[in-house]
Amino acid sequence: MSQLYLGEFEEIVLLTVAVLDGKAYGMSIIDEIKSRLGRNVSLGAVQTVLKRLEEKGMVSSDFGEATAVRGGKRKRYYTITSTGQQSLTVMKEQRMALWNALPHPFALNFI
Amino acid sequence: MSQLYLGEFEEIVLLTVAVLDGKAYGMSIIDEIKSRLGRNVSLGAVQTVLKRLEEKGMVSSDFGEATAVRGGKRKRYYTITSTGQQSLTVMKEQRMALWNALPHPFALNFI
DNA sequence: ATTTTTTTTACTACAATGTAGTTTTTTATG
DNA sequence: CATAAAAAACTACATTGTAGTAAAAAAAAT
Repeated sequence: MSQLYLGEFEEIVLLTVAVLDGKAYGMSIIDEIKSRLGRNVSLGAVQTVLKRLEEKGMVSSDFGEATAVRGGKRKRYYTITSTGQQSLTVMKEQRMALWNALPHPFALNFI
Repeated sequence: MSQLYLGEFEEIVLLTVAVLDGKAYGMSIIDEIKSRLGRNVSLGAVQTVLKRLEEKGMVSSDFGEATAVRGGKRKRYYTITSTGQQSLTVMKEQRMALWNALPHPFALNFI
């Protein structure tokens, strides 16, 4: 598959990394997804996707310093790269192109 | 995985079925994706996804009548269901929620 | 009327992504 | 030092992405 396109969950995680703006690591990403989308995801799922996004050059990571809170390995902080931004933008524009081409818009036909 | 969320390619195909508004079948979907997104996909890929979307209740299908053009099995026409519309809408809204939460919007930082 | 060509669906197989359980590492605190 | 907490790393398997190949069906050619 092309490296330009991301899977559905990869896209959610990458957008969340961007939203967290330098404060993205495993647990904070889970919490953000939970609070913004109401979606429960596991730590293992998030970490696997972060590793794959890094392999694709969509994010980069650095270890943070030890903090004042109790315990734990050093956090691995993730930030979105220029490539990641580009990929998200392309995917968004392509979907918008299709939404705008709908002959019968159907948002809010339900509830 | 939840049946509410679709994969990246499933979403593209489902949106295209909706855009084609009653005229969606294997080849017409390929052509539409090619012309709107510039993306080349195989017939097998599209048909596999259509079958999965139907199993999930996102589309329904019917065979068309024979047309005036030469040869071929009867076309299997696909239409989006109410469930499909609902799924697309939810996914769109969730992504928009994340895009709107970006502290530093990055559309068009490149080119 | 049989063969060929065109159009299309159906089938099969494998690669990439989605998901979560388990283990290990690290550090603060009693 | 033992223990609890926080976090990353590892492992395994299910779902989705992708395309090649085969089969079916009907018009056209011979």
